[in-house]
Amino acid sequence: MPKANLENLKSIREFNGLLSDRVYEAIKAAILSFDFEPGAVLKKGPICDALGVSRTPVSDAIMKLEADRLVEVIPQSSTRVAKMSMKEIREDAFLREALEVSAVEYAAEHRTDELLARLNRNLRMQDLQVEDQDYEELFKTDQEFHRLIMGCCNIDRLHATIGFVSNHMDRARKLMLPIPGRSLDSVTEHRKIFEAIQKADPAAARVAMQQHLRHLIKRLEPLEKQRPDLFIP
Amino acid sequence: MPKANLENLKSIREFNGLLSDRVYEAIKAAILSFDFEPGAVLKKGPICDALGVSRTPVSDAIMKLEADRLVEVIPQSSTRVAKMSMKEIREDAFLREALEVSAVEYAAEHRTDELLARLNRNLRMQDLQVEDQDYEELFKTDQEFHRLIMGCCNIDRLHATIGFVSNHMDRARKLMLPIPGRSLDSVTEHRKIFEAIQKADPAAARVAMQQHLRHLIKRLEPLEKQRPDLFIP
DNA sequence: TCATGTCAACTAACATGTTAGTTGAGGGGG
DNA sequence: CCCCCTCAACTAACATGTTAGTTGACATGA
Repeated sequence: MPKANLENLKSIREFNGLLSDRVYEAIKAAILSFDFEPGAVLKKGPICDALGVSRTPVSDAIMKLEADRLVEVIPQSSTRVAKMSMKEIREDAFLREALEVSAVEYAAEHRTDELLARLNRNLRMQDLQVEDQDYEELFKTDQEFHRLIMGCCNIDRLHATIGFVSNHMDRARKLMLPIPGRSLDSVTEHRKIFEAIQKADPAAARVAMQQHLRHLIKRLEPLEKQRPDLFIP
Repeated sequence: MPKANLENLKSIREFNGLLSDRVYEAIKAAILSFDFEPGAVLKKGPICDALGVSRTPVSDAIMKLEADRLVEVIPQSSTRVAKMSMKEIREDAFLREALEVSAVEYAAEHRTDELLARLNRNLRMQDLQVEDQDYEELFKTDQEFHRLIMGCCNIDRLHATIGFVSNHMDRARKLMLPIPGRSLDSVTEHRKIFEAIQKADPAAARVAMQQHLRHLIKRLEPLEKQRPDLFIP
């Protein structure tokens, strides 16, 4: 039976801002790190006790997590951590691809020397981290690479929107173990994207980003068979 | 001073489901119809009285409207109907274009005879409505045309996601008066999209949809000068 | 006149009490 | 043995009471 390890809930003192938001961040982190397992029943009472807050901020947080599709509320009955679903992950991939491919196309058309410099620095960092087999940091540098490209679009909500539509995919990514050979391929793909941006070639940038993202979903697909317990039956 | 006409709030008895959701729908409708004007202060107390509910469902509804970017909550202070903003509208347009262009590309690749038949029927309806100058109904048929294309993608969330990212743009569209000549152009553009889907030509479908959506944003831009009172200074 | 400090009024945020829909265990009839 | 009904227990949904942060009016002094 899937379990929600309440003792692993990060203290809400680690965040600041509204209590509701801090509770939201704490629960979201627990879900994305699998401390709250897919399918686990989420009870407000114990969460209130664990965090030392009342039901209101917890209810607000759960409502936002429902919008993220990370929990499923059954009216008047119960709330569960959303099970993984390859259909949902594929939907995430479609939406993310649509948005991120448009972003990279825009970036290739409007690139600045500063963006190129930052991307170049980021890529050299990736090389180092592959060499050092520091997959934890490589993951972050990878995310930063994508964030740099989006940042160039002057669409404030772009990054947040992509995050919003990719929650199921992001959770699945956390389950993937680093495969040394693959990390190298990934950097190669990033470099292709970089070169297309550098050449101001939007069509090439589109294709490069599309291939990169489609490799990602290909790597996620085996998870359904490796961890059937986490997925919807 | 922008005003919120509470007496125009649709009775929540017109919807069904959770009270929070009904309140959400009622307020959202009021904002999108400009019964609640951009910039108007939204007070929970009067809304509770007008709808005959307590503060909880109203707070929940306002939280969702904040996620939609239709209201702005200033912590511990006040809540206002979001002012219009051409920057936001342009961001909406970027995100919607990214998603809808991907959708139509997919549709062109995976079209079925049934989709073509439905689209064709829809287009003939549009012809009739242009002829009758029934712009109210044409608006709905237009939306249905786009919905049919998205429906073909098997991405359950696609329609909801596009709606979610387009709230500011959708509100602005309500202010546009129908221009007879433009309606005809719009149907012509729709027909181009249809033809590309029929020919199973994703590249042509992309371009046709892109042009169609870029015409829309072009028509929205003058609003900022026509109605400066509704926009952010 | 204008800058600044105080304070009361107001609101969202948070806490807690109450209601009503759902669920599943147990029991009686087929 | 199985189906259906009942009902108590449980939970989310809703109502209401309380707290605390913000704001703007007003007063005070430079």
